[in-house]
Amino acid sequence: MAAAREPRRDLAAMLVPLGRALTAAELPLLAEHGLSMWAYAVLLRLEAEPLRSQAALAESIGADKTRIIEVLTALESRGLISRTPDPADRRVRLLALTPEGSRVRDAAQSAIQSREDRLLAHYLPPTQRTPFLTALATLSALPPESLTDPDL
Amino acid sequence: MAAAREPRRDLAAMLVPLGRALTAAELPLLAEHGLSMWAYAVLLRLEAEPLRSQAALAESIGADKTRIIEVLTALESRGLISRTPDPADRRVRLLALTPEGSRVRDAAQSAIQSREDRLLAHYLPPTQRTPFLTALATLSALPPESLTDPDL
DNA sequence: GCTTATCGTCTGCCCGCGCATATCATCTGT
DNA sequence: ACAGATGATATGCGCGGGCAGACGATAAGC
Repeated sequence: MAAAREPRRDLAAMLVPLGRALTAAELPLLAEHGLSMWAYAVLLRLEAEPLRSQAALAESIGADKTRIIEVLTALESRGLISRTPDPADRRVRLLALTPEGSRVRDAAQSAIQSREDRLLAHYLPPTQRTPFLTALATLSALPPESLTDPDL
Repeated sequence: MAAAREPRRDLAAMLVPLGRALTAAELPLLAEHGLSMWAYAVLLRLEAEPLRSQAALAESIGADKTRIIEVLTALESRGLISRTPDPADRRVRLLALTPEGSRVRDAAQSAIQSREDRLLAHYLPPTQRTPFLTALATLSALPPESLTDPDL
């Protein structure tokens, strides 16, 4: 038997439902800005500095590149992103956030994070909030292969 | 503009991919014990003391009651759970973990949590681990409606 | 005894996701 | 100049999850 440890629930058993609930809480806030979750993920990922290639964008946000096409088309048509052929290789698209896109992204994120701040303030003591967020930021920044490494 | 806050990512944006990666990391460990994720969720939820009704079980683990039937049938046929009509109301099934079910559940959970302990030890400083787990336990214990409360 | 409701089981449907394939335009290497 | 590869786009398919409805057995209330 492994060394005794304090009884606790599995990390995934705690993280998955929590993530799902917080995602559900985001949806109405995003809807207020006319955004789907995928659209919001795109806005979070892009910046004024152009990102090279839709395939790279899809990969970095965990989306299917064939499914992201219409999300980008809708965002572009609303003027929230720009999508231009790379002069160096006209197969490739350069993607960038527009000022309007920054504004919408910031407004949505502000609403979401204000709500999250109130949630954390309501349910966690101050001494736990910063370590919790720091640890969560650390773990979520790890590449997935570090997290699923079988030799860990 | 809301009061300035330290820049951070949205909670869901950190929690969802982390939960997904840790779920993926669990799958091979569960497979070693012949368990699917739903089967494991059932074993985690049940105990020697019978739980009254399959519908209640399904609801408490977030499963579709019509989909859980075959999971229970497979677990019962392996002798990991018992499933008996309630003498007080023979429509209802009483569900309980068997000693063998406890053993398999404990072995799987031990493998999972040992791995999680190593992950946390590897990537988080000691001062962050306990507050992180405590906060996570607190938040994940909240009913979903507290987390999605629009008036928060 | 009859009506209504509930539990468990089975089946169907829809949707989103993941993956695959095909096509066109474009690029690279020979 | 040509063959092969790549990026973007469109489409199809299978699977899992969520939900609904139907059915048989059982229970509760009148």
